[in-house]
Amino acid sequence: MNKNEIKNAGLKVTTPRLKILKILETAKEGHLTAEEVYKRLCDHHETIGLATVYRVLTQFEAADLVIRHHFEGGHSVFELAKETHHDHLVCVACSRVQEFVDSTIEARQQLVAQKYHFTLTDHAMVLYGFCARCKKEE
Amino acid sequence: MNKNEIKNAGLKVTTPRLKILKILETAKEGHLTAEEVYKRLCDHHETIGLATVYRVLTQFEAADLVIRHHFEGGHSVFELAKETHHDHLVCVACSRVQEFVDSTIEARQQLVAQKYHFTLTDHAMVLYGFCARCKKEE
DNA sequence: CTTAATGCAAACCGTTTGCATAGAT
DNA sequence: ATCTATGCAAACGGTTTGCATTAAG
Repeated sequence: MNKNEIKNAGLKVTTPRLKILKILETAKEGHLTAEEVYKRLCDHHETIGLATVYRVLTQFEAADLVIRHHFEGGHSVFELAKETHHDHLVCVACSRVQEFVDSTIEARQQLVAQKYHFTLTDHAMVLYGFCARCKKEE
Repeated sequence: MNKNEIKNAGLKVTTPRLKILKILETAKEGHLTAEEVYKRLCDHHETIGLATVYRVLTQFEAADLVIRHHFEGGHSVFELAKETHHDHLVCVACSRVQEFVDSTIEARQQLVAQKYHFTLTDHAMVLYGFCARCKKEE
């Protein structure tokens, strides 16, 4: 339950944190910017400041409840930390995000890291291009 | 020769553009932020505004003379466009950048794109971790 | 009651832009 | 002479922070 996730993170259970968690859970796109989270809160008639949204998302990130991605174009996107790791395809036209997993790529990354004596902590694998829909419209 | 590269890009051959190109060529690290380029120009006693550095780097990027990468942490880095494509390993402690190429990963990316009907225009593949030196110091 | 969390506005930082001046062709 | 490029300072957009107020434990 959400309350426990927040408690386990060592944070007090407050309305803003609960609402933000719910927004992320119910976002079918999965990936939202802080601004988008903020707008949805407004839509739901919640009065939560943008600063709080950033603060809470950052805390959730620190608690591994949320993952923050820095896609090209300056804005970060946040998604609920799911069980399974995955990477992203991003449409350069409509910004649609498609998740994918490729175990071959994952394995290769480890090999590359070993080759250069790096100990991986994280990686960013983002493919940019036109999605099927936007390709047509070109 | 540098003058021709600039001319071929449809740009006038000016001191700032020549100097910035030289800075990038002589940067052994290869990857510099706009700020770093600016500082080096100052070191060489050139009076070139930071705005010009950004403008020129952006023009060079448009002309495919330079590649801009958006690593995590908000700042972009620029590198001279080399013949060969490559990806990056970045040390999360010292920011050292190691280039690498893995044809298996490259091939797999195309497969993934096909699977989701994307036409790739670009990709970001950055591995983050501790380099050998920083790992020791932990 | 004590301490952490919020809202607001102001600060920040990297980057871009408007405008008058300087420079390239 | 014409038109692009530069420098400066001001604007910008996303994100963070200081501080007084409010709410959680």
